Amino acid sequence: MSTASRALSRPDLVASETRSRVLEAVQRLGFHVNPAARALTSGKTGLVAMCVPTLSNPFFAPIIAGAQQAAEAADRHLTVVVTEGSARREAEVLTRLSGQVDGFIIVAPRGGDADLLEFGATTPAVIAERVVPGLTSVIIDTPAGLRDLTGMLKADGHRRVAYLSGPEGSWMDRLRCDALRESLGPNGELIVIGPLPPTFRAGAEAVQGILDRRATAVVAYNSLLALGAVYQLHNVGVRVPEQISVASADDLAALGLGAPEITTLRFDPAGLGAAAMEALMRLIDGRPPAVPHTRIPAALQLGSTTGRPATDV
Amino acid sequence: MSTASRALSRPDLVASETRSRVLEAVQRLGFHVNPAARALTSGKTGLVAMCVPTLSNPFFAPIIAGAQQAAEAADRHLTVVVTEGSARREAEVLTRLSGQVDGFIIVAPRGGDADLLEFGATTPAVIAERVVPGLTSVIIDTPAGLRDLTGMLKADGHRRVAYLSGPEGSWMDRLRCDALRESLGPNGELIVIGPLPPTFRAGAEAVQGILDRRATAVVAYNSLLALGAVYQLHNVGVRVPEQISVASADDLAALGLGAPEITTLRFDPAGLGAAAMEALMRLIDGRPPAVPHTRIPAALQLGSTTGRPATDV
DNA sequence: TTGTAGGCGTTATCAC
DNA sequence: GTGATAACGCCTACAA
Repeated sequence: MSTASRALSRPDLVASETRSRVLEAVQRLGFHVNPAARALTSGKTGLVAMCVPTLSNPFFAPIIAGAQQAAEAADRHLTVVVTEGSARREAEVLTRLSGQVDGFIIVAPRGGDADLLEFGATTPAVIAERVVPGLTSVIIDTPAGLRDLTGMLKADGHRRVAYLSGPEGSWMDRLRCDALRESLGPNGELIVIGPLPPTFRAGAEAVQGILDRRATAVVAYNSLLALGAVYQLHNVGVRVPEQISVASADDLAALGLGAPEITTLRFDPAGLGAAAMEALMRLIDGRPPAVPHTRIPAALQLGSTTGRPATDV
Repeated sequence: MSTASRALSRPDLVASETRSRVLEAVQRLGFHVNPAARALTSGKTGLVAMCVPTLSNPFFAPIIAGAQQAAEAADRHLTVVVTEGSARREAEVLTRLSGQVDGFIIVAPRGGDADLLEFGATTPAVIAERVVPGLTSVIIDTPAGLRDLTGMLKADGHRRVAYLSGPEGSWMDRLRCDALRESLGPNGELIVIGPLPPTFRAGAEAVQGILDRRATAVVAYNSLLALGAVYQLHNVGVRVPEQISVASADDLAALGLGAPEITTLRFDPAGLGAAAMEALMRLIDGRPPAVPHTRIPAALQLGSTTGRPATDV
């Protein structure tokens, strides 16, 4: 019966008395709308996909959680797909799923701008942690945060700064690197070590290079790298921050990586996920996004691993 | 046309020449079957859900990856749902999604046996990292691995062993704890510290209790806890393994948590995911599972953090 | 082996 | 404000 359908999908179009009778019956019978049938007529599946490069880096966990929550608040379901950081698999996944989902949030995509642009032209898509001209995007403004960090390091007298760079192919990693180099200025020197997997072990192993290159400060792509570096510095008898300062861009707060308190950028990754989802839902509904490129602020949070270098080495 | 439909869904029922003509046309037109329409008639969505407590613990990442791969090999799609370790949310998610997916893999569920059993009676479901009598389950046999570990610790002369237990409500955590206590025997003593969040920080903070209770060996729920403990022991001047041995049950290999090489259990989490998916697909197809309760072996892997205690403290 | 017809559960369109 | 009816795209008898 069509009235029942209306009572559920467009409650405003039916008399309140009828509506309540329908709802009562729905309760009593334990009725659930069939999403497949709804998708068939409406063309909308109520499904939204989020593509992430990996789940091994817990950085993405709160982003997913934020998006999932926003999706459910809008009575949609978020499905997570992992591309394993491969551009090929990313492309496969996008084509495989397009048509099954109403839209995509593509986090830190590895594909080229042109491919993404072409894809976004046919399917509602929001890019996260990367900017692609012509597509809606949401990023955490870690580059700005890193400029603040560099300012502090410079004020503390650091001039040789090592950057433990992130995974290969990361667009954001390049942006961070550029921000560091630029804000370090002509009197500073940025020593890039990497690309590195964002792991504790890689951070520990990078220490040798840091010492060899006589850096007095280290900025790591994420807290695991930073923690590994702090651990290994400790091991080889280098005191932090007296001899070397360590800071991190991505903050993996969920891992409880806080002892020692590493100087880091603090931001709201769940907010990223939620903002991306909101933008995507506007796209799906045919409304223009409120802001084409959203930036989530990243604030410098001082820890106990940075300070004025005691020696010039 | 029905021939086209057959050529795609039951290729064996159509003449090979016709079939290839259809496939050619499919290619040329870029045709994709509409999964919603297919779901409407067949009752199967091609969607399978995996419920995990959290994504912040990277332990689940390779499990998901393994299941996702197995799903795609069978031309199905895996959707991941996060319950945030809440039994209430777990129940919500299961009911919300049942009917939208063909089946569930519920990883480390928090709900009661009775609830799960009831749910499994109406929907194909496989349990992972927990055993529920009457349901198909797949677990990693860390308890057996821990018994091996205890054997080694005892042989090394350890008698007071601290267990840094895992997140509250974890069924597997209880099982591990029991295995440790039992295999430690009447001459040993198991000191349980926790429940603890599976984080670096919690591991570091647990060190005080370990020292207070005069344990000579520590077994941690996962490598992050173990690493935090090693770090803090180091900090307070306790040498590992000379004074205290440290080992871990869950191995977070993906985090590159390997420096120092912590003694740990090595297993194949992707295999867990794949095995669960295969069992689930049998269930969905109405075939009985090959084995009702699958156990993935966990092998003791010696690192540099365990050894004979130099002092009896 | 292939074509035809009916129905899956929902929504939109149209009369009432 | 409400009830009928025709799609939506696919699958599955059944008939040819």
